[in-house]
Amino acid sequence: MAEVARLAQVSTATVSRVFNEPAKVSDSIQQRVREAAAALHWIPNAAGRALASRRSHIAGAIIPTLDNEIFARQISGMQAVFAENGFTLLLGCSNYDPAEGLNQVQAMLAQGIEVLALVGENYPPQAFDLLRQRGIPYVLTYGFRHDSPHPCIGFDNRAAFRQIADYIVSLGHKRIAAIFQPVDANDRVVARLEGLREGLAAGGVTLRATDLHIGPSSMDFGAESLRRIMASKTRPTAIICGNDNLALGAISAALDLGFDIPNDLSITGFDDLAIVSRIAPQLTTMRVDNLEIGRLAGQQLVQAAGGGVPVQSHELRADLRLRATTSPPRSAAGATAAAGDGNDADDHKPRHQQPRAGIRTQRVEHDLQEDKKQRRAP
Amino acid sequence: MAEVARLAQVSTATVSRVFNEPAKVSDSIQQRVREAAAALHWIPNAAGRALASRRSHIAGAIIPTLDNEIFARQISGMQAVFAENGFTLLLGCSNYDPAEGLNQVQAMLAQGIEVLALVGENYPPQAFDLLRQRGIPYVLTYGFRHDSPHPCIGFDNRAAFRQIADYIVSLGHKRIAAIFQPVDANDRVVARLEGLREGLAAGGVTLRATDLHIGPSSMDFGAESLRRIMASKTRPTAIICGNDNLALGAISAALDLGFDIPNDLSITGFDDLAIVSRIAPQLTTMRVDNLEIGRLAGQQLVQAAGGGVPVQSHELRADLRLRATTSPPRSAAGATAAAGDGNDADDHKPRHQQPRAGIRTQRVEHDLQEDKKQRRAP
DNA sequence: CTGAAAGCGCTTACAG
DNA sequence: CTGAAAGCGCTTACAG
Repeated sequence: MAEVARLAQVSTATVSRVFNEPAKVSDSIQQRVREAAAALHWIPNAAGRALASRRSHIAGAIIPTLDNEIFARQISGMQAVFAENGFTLLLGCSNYDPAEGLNQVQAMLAQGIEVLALVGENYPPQAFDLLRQRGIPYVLTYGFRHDSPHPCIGFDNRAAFRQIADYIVSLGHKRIAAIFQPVDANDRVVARLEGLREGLAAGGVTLRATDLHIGPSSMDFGAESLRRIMASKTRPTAIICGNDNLALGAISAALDLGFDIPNDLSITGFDDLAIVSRIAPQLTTMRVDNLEIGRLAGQQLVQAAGGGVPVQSHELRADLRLRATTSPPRSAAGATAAAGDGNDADDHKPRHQQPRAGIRTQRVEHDLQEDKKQRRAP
Repeated sequence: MAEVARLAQVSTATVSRVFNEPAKVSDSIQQRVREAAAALHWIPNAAGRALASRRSHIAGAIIPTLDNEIFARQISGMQAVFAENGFTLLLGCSNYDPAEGLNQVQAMLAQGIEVLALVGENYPPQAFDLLRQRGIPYVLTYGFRHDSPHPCIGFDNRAAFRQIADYIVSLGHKRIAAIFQPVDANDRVVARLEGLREGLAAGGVTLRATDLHIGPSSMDFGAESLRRIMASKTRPTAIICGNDNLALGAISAALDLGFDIPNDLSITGFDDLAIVSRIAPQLTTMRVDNLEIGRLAGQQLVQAAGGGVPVQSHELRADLRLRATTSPPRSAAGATAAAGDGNDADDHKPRHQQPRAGIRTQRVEHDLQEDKKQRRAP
């Protein structure tokens, strides 16, 4: 910077102003300085700048994992907003581990982040203490609770699953099972289960302990759980899954066993992953605009940076997308296996002619929004 | 820091040493300093540290987009390695725009990144000039070329598609079409097309201009292209797609039209996305270990940081995964439509009884590696 | 509109 | 093993 100043025959103060408060510098000098900077390929040093101005222009974001379309999308939206506003994004992954999350928070604080976005509430209290202590604006994304002590931008997981439960109950299902991802250190999943139980209870349905399967959020666990569920004496007529991955696995296993979806069995997911509306049977699920969550979080944080407006919570809607995997149970009474011999766990013979059934993508009328913007890859 | 020093009754130099060169400080003083730091919730300020030490401990990574499983995975691997080594990750997306890529490079340079990972070569030369000028170690990821002027960690796109072409030709296909993503500002796609043409030429097959469809990397474009291709007078018996997304679209459209895959038509993809081995017909495609690319890049850069070892190139293999969407053409002569009336673009009647066919996921023997580590979401 | 100078929070020779 | 002090590259009152 000193060299630039020398070349342009001005002081370093003037060089600084040209790039930070150009209105305060005359045009002729501005030009001279810009030319000098260009000639020397000078790029201001952020460390010096941060130290002097007490502003780092660094924003932090911590998510559980990038191996998930929904979080990647949030980051995508956030990154765009930050980039537009001169912020760079420091990214951290907690891998669903609160302790690792705290580490990331500390590392980011040390790096001088001005603001921070975090997915969910599952961090040690110390993490939030540190943020408050330093006056770092932060926002929790993805989940939203009216009674949250933190500003949050997302949707109400509990209400969303209450809605799914209400819908399934309204269809006439009496016997319902669930396949969920792990609940530990995951406030969102806990809320989903609460909403689910609440909705079922309101409809006079109980979720029995043996009908709730909890495990890895993979298609394989979804499939395995479905096989176990359908091998029981009294089969459910509907299965509510904690997310789309689990639902995809469950569907494929169900079709494999020869069940007719949705007539024999209704299945729901959550997330509306890109693939699920392009596969037959198209999955009934809920959609959350994660790109928008990321954008809103970014905007709020940019505004809050440097002591601006405080961060405001925003509640987004989760939209139920009714598609082809749900319907009323076959008989009004509920076509449970109990109506049959009921004791035959091997009653898995295909009911259709297909030698091997499974989920199938279809050319169907689906929401085309995703394809409007030209996607390119890789 | 001054307060910590005062509380511990030492100089700031000693406080600094406790955290950076603990071996040089006596145990008793170390303890005093650590206690004081803890009591004051002190976290060293990275800007001051970076300014004084000339080391920022910030690593940069620029990818085209996070909306893609493969890049997200690379970042995931890289982030883990960086975190283990005390580096924080600054993430940028170029959206496949070289100019935006240069912006990101400049912003990151200003932030003081010590090292940088970039996907591909499509950046203005100035970007690389800046990096060399400042002696910032960098590495290109994903693509690999033996004759690249830059260190790179990835696979040979050209060789990979040469392999696909060779395989398809070896099956006996004579008439082959292709559906690809845009080639502009994408060296990897260019290389793929070269490899494809090379392989076809070696097998005496020409890729005619009308048989090459280039457009958005979406399922929809894949489907649309397939319909166009199969409406032509002389239909191909095989279609090579630039990636899995396009292939998924093509398959769904083909099944929809009643074609039997692979007997009527072989289709290949690239990427081995999580879903494609769980869908029927399972896609023949190629797999690249993107997590490993990210990890290797991270390791190389960590070692190169602060004037360590220079970054070394690494070539990874792309593995052909032969699955259910490829086979020899139905007849030895190649069952092109030319053998039929040939002039009927409406010859799209379903040949099977399925009212609506499509891709289907299946419970099948597939590579379970992905599921070994418990995945959790959301 | 411009400049001289203090200072942001650390690290690091240098001296002891 | 420890400390005094210079300095990293900027910004920002303050003065003119």
